Amino acid sequence: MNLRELSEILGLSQTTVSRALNGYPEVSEETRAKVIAAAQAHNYSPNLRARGLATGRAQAIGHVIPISTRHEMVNPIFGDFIAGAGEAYAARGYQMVLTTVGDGDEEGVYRNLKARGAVDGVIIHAPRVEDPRLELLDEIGLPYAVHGRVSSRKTPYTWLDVNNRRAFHRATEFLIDLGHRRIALLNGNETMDFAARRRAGFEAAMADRGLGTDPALMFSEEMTEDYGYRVARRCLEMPDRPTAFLVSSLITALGVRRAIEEAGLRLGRDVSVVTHDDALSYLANGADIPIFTATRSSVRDAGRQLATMLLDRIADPDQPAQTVLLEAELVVGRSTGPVPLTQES
Amino acid sequence: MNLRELSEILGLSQTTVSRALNGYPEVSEETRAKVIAAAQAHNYSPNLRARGLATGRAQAIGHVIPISTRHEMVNPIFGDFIAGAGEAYAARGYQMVLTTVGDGDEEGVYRNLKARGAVDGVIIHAPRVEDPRLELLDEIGLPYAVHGRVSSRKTPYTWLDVNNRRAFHRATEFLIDLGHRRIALLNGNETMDFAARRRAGFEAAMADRGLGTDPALMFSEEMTEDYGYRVARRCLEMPDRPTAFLVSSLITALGVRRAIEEAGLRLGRDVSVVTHDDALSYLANGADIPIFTATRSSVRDAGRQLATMLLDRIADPDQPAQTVLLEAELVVGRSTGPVPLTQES
DNA sequence: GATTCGCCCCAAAGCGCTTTGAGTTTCGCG
DNA sequence: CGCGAAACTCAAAGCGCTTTGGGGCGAATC
Repeated sequence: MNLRELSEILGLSQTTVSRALNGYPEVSEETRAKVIAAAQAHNYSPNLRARGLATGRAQAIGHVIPISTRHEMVNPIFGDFIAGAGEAYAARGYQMVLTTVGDGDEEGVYRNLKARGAVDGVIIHAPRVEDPRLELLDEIGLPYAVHGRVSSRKTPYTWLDVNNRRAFHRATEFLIDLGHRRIALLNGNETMDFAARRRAGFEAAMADRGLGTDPALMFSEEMTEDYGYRVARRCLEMPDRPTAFLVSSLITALGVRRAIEEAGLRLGRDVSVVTHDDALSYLANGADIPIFTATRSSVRDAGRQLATMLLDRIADPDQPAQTVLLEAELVVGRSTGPVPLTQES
Repeated sequence: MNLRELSEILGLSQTTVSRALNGYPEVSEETRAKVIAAAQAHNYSPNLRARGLATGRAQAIGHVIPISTRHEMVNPIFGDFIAGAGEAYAARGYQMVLTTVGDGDEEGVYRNLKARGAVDGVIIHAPRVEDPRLELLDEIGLPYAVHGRVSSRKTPYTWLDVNNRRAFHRATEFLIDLGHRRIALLNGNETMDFAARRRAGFEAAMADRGLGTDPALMFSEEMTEDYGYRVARRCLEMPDRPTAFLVSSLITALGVRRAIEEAGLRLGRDVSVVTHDDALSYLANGADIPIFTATRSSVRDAGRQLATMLLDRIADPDQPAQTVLLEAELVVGRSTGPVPLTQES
């Protein structure tokens, strides 16, 4: 079923049918109602490619998901983020186009997306402290919105971020207030912008209380379960072992817990753990009582909101760039407690 | 940059340029080389919509991801699956289009995808024992490939599945051989085809050894961490508690482990756990020594392979439907051991 | 040397839609 | 009853590509 056939059935011109469906005022409401009914009855929807060719718009947003070739790893927050974004797209008649890309030829992927007219804009995932992608997209003229921020960037751009610095500042204070002094930081890869900010928050909180940080207790890697296990295990074998861990991901925190329990220690009594929690749907931090004390911010909400911001930007490019800074909530669970007496310094 | 401009630069007709780029034999290799070089130099790629309109193909595959509105849950295997599929699409010049859909109006989504010509085919995720989607897609003429199987379906169709029945049969035998008799099954939602097959494998293995199954030890829910914790905790409080757990997901197994350790028991000594492991990139089952004894099958490989099968089918619809049954590997980790003496019956 | 054949290349149609610019009714008013 | 404005409707161009159906030209064949 196409427009011509539908208009023949209705005994109207293609123009009239098209206008009726697209809400133009030149069509009487009576005619419009008839057209819409017929379209539904015959399950007609305009062909996306033909419409796109005529309008010059793709009505699609691209998500380029980086897959680190070293670990063949997909960011676990990805599913929830696009679940949120998908809602926004569906509501506004946009499609979501996914492209995977290994380390390296990201530039080619973005250029190609633009050259082929595949999308009207892109969401930037996993921004780095210095990220050439923004300049690239500015240069080729492809609108974008960033999930996170790019610290090195000076000019305005559309972004939505969690206040990672404040979240980790607060989490660190929380641990210090419980008497902890030796706190290990299991951060994500610190070329990533969010991880650099989290580290800054941690260091600032320690400094604010006159405490130094120990480089031997600060780690920066991709946030797997194994990373948490491996590093925590090593830390717990230290003569002057940390009494608390500040962790960047719930999955890594699970690894930390494993190491703690394997060492015969008890989480929340012998060793405290605070983690960031992206509120992933399949990995809830406990049902009623949180397993981990955590700084929490829903990545799904972020997806929904950021997608909307990008669509707004595409609809009206002259607006100043929107920015949103979400505050993470500190939820207190059973993974934290006062520093054990035997460990007090 | 479009075809007309490029052909003007080259001093050739649009036809010749198009043919050169698309590999038609009517163009001399010398001309072709010149054209390809110019295309690269000017970063020309044919406009997807114009090309699609001319060829009648979308060069895109749809993934409709169901989001259970009850738990707002996205299947955690999803990210890895599409990472695999994405490789196959990229290699063959296809795009990946994602659509999210809540429970209920799936039918509308598929019909719309077809009516708008948005995709040339779809991957069916999370098939159920009885799944009306296959008939629907047959009716509307949209090619598909199923990740899993649909038991109720009688006629051939393209699918790729893990041999879930055999995997759980084998895992159950493994536990029985260790002396376990009371084994709890923490299955996924058994309206899902894979879960029904796993249950069948479990029951068959028990029956083969002359053991009955206890309905009080068989569970079927969405596979969250909390589910594992909650159910395992309840089981461990039973007077005649199970000595082993057979679990459908690594995430759920983490919950089971939490309950075990919270009860002051030791995993692999007091209580054994076997789980299925989808080999998710961000949730490796330990680095060298597996944490859990597991039936393992990479969902990423599945994505890569199934996407290829769908593209083959679209390229040549007259071929008989391909099917692939993957065997899961049984990896022995530290979560299993002989049944403790005190628990022997 | 004329004719045919290959090899290249070209103009133009058509994919299904939106949108411009130009009719054709219909209705109210003088 | 006639005229002009308002309210509708229409034919056709154009979006950027692929592909059909011809040519033109040099080399091979008779």
